[in-house]
Amino acid sequence: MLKVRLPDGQVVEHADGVSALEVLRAVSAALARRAVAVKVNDRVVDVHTRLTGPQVELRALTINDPEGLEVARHSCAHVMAEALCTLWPQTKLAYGPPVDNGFYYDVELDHNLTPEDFARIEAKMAEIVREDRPFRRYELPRAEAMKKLHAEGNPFKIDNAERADGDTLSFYVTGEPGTSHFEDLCRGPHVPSTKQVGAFKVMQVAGAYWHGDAAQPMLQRVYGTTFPDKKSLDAYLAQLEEAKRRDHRRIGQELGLFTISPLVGTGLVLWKPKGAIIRHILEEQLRTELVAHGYQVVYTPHIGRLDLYRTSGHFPYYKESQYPPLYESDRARELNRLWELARAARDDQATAEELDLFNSLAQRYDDVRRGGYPQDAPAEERLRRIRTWLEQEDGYLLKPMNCPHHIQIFCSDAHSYRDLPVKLAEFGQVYRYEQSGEVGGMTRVRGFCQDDAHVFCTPEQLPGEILECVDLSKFVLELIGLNDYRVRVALRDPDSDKYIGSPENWRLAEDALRSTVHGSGLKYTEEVGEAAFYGPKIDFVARDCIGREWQLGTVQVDYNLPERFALTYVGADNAEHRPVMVHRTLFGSMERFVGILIEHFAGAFPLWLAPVQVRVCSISEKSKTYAQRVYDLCRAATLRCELDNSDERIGAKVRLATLAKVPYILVVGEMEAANNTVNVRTREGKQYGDFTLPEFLAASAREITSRGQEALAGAGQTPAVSRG
RNA sequence: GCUGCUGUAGCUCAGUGGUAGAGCGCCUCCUUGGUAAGGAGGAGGUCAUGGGUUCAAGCCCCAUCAGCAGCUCCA
Repeated sequence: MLKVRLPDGQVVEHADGVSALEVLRAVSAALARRAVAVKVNDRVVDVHTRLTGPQVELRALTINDPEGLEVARHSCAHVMAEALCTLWPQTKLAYGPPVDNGFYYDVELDHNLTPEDFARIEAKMAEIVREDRPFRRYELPRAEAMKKLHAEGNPFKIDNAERADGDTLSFYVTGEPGTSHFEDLCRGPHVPSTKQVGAFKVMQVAGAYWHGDAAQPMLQRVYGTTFPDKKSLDAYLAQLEEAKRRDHRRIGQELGLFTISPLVGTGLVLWKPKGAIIRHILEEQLRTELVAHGYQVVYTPHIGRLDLYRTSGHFPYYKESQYPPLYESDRARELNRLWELARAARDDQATAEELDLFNSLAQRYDDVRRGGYPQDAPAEERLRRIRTWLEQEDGYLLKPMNCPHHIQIFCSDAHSYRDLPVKLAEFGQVYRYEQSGEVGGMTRVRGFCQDDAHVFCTPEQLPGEILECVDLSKFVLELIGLNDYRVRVALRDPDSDKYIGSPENWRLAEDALRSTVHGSGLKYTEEVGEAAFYGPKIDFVARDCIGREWQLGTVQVDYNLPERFALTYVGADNAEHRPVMVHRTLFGSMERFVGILIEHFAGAFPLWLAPVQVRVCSISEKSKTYAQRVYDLCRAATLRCELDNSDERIGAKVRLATLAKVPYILVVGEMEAANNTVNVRTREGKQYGDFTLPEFLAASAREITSRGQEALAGAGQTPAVSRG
């Protein structure tokens, strides 16, 4: 006999080999009907799975359980695959898993699928669902299965099978085996019947590499989703609409916050006045906070000599994602080429290409000829000589990071341990040549301004400095009300060679970060292999008001650049010591941060951040003069104010101000002019009634300085009355 | 970078080989009004760019540039 333990603790007895479905039927016919899969001892399997052993734990999964939904999504992918194969018989299926929020199926198909095809695909899927066909699993010994797959000739499925574990391979038939119904190599599990795949929708189609490998052929990835019922599908679609409605590219265009001109360049943001003011306010807030924490503000240029980045390691390590260097001369260009060749060689023997280039240069330049290029010299020596020649003429790089410049500021003075920590902050513009497919809007750009800072401190000061950075990050997140955030600790992958510096330094840095984060009480996760090439880091990940996560600031510990640049300070023992650096940004980049804020607030910025805080709307020509006076006084009180003295009617003016998401609309007519008041309406449509102008100015000033803690509505006022 | 889709007025978008369109915005005039659209008129376009096919191209083909989605990458 088999003992089956159910989730409520009940234990039922059945014959060994009974199917999970039969057990469920004995418990509840309704539950058995609703089950899309079962969980047997923590493993999700088909409801037809036969149970063996002295005792098993069994739980039915319905489509409302997250794991059941995942099974339904996987099954729905099969239904979609069948639909595709029916509509386009030449379709070759590759891989179709469930994913967050849905599923996809990668297919090879000479017809390019477009959204116009979706309705047909969905109609065919609906047909398959209506047929209420069973998902039937059968298994074949590996050799036999491989023979069958080779006979069918789908290279993707053969590949999948070769990657699968186990002595047998499983197939799922949608319908009866042996009939012409759809069949697919698949690990499962699946729902019992095609009618149980939920409320589905084909969402989009895009290219995807086989195995995510750019060298592999590009397939068509058809995305779909399915939910337990129509209502939750609609809710999901509404959420997507909401995200689209908040898209910062759309809102940025509508509200005139920023623009991108192809003539200036892809990924290069032009901040229009209304976007720039938001950034300006954020920068001011942070600068004040930084100074209070002992930071010193610096400015550095947008470019630096290549040799600076050779020392830092940024060049040519990230050459692929940098704008090409600006060479001072052809000589510099060629010497840099030689340097790159020698660097790539990393050998005691110069390559033939290297020697050819050297000889060519030696013929033209005396110092190069005199310097010579011993072909059996170690690469280090060859590199050193080339850098000597490059001292005359070199190239410049648009700076990809601010740290080398800040290091040069640190280096320009001798430092005692009494001076440390030195904390240099800059809103520093950097440039990275991101792949064209990665660029878009403000959040993914090629030129951006980091709210960057570098802390130079003693090893003993490190934990305290990390903690301060973490506190500043909290300040920034809470400043704009992103109160739901977590921390990601990014560590080195010990098996990778992309990192510079000694394992000992890495251990020190990783320990310092981990213990600080642990001690801070923040929620955090550790991720191996996500560190920067010079050190481990912690990233702040915030959740916006519709639940999306965004990576913002980062704090990175660095023992390596101080070594590369031979940074020192004099200790209490009068000996030279090496400082530790902390790189940190809080907003991340101003572009990205403001982009995220646009989406978070859906363009309706709180009063203290709103590009336009107030719009004065005159009722008629008779009140134009008074409106102008109100506008002037608002401006004089430093409110960001607009005046609508057009010939439109008040309804149209209110509508336009509302669409422009101006927080306060001041309606002024003859009555207000007579009483020296303004009639206040919000962009949400609330009418706050009449305020004297000084009352309104004082209340809005309080709202601004308190950043919304003291909102205007709290002030005493008369309720809205209709007049006419 | 790769694959696909898209590119028409300042913005959003119609326009399936035969005279370049709408709404919003803008300008002018009329209207003088009370909290989400008053009325009329007008200006504004080498249909992204460059080639090609055709008697004829916004439309078909090729290339380039740009945008979008996904993949890949990301100090």
